[in-house]
This record gives sequence, structure tokens and C-alpha cells, in this order.
Amino acid sequence: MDSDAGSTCSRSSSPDLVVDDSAGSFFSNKMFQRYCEENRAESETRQGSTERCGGKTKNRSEPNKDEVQDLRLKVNSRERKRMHDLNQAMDGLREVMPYAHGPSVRKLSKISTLLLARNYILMLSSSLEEMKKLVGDVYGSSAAAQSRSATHSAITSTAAHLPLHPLAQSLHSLVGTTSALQHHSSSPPSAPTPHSPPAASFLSFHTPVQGLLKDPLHLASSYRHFPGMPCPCTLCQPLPATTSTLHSLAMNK
DNA sequence: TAGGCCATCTGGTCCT
DNA sequence: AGGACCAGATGGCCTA
Repeated sequence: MDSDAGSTCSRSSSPDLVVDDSAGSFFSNKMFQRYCEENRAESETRQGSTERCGGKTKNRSEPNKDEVQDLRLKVNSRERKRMHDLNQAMDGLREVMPYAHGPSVRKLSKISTLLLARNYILMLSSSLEEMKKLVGDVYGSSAAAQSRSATHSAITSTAAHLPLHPLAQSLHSLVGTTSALQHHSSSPPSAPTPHSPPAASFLSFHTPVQGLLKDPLHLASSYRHFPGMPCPCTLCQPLPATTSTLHSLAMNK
């Protein structure tokens, strides 16, 4: 509809707001012209009715054309700002997501960003639970109760050796479908920022492999998987229904 | 060229 | 009343 306003933003998710420009385009487009015509017709009708009533002009509650235009522009501007803020938040979310960043990498779409974020949170939660379980197995419940700080440090230090959770595969599939990966196993990780996401190597980001989700155990973990034998790790346990649904969603993307 | 993604406008609804 | 939020409509840009 609004081609001029759209061209000014250059498809950035957080374009610079040029209110006057968009307003100009708004004034120039057909919808607004039709809107003005309708508004004029309505005001004329109202005037006729008031004259017919013969009374005083009672248009205090009914704004005139200019007021309606100003109101409309204000509302549009607010909505634009709201959407820009939303996009900024989306960009912030993209920045902390474990996918390849860079100019050569296509930006994640909004829906992909949200799905990826959800998967990422689920994966981290599962990993944390798994690490707690592992530490509990190693040190025993009493030892774990004695030093929770040690537990915490053990969790953080051993996180780098986490088996790849099936949820991570959905990250792979999502990223694989939306962008080319910057990080490979041979390339050094980029310098971490204060809010930098876990390194790609942490998530074992290699070449995206499509269809791995169909067989999560395929590259499941450092656990050894024997045919016909149940795996002891909780990461190999069936995922919640919601997660499975999300997997299919992500795969369909 | 079709489809995906996006920005913007717009009207409705709810809340303060 | 004014603002926030939401969803539908519309049209532009980009990619396969």
C-alpha cells in the first residue's frame, strides 16, 4: 500500500523513523485520498443535518477533517514506533541467539527467531537438568548438598562437554534453512561480547544436517548407544509433546 | 513468477 | 479520552 514509506526503511527490521516522509506518502496514496473524500462527504452531511435541525453547531465532539488527519497521523506514528520497538527487541533476541551473525548471513525471520529462542531455552533447561543429574550421580546427593558452589562450577565447567540435545538439532535445522552458517569447526570463534551467546562450538555447530531431527539419537551424545538398549541419559528420553510439536514446526519451516 | 517476509495503515478492543 | 495492543489488508522487496 504504502510504497514510499516502505522504501525508506530499506527492509531493515528497525528502520529510521521518518514521520514526515511516511506522512507524505500517506497523504499521497489512494487510500488517504479516498479517506479524505469520504470524510469530506461525511462532514458535509453533518453540516446539512445540523442546518436542517436549525440549531447551533454541535460538532464539538465530532472532529473536523484536519483534526481527524492529525489524529490519524499521531496514531500511525505511535503504531510505527511500537512496531519499531518490537523489532528492536527482536534484534536483541537475534543477537543472543546461537546462530551465525554477520553481514554475509541472512537475518533470521521473526518466526524463526521466536522458534529458535524457544528451542534454545528448552535445550538449555534440559542441559542444566542433565548436568545436575550427572553431578548428583558423581558426588552423591550429600556431596552435592555440601557444596552447591562447586556444583555450580562443575556445571559451568563441564557444560562444554554436553551431549548434543535433540533440541539442538532443531536449532541446526532452523539455522540451516534460514542462513548459511558462519561458524564451522575449523574456524575460530568470534570474540565474545558481554551478552554473547554460547559459542557455536558449544552447540556443536557444524555443517547443518537436514533431517537429523528425524533420528535424534543419530548424533545424540557422548553416551554410547547400543542397538536395542535404552540409553541412560535423559537427553534421549522422549521429548514433551510441546517440544515434539515444535520440532515438526521447525522442520516445516 | 510465486511465495515468503516485512512495513505500514487502519479499525476494533481493552485498559488506565 | 487517550494510549497500547492486536489482527486484517495492502503493497513492496527479495529469493528460489
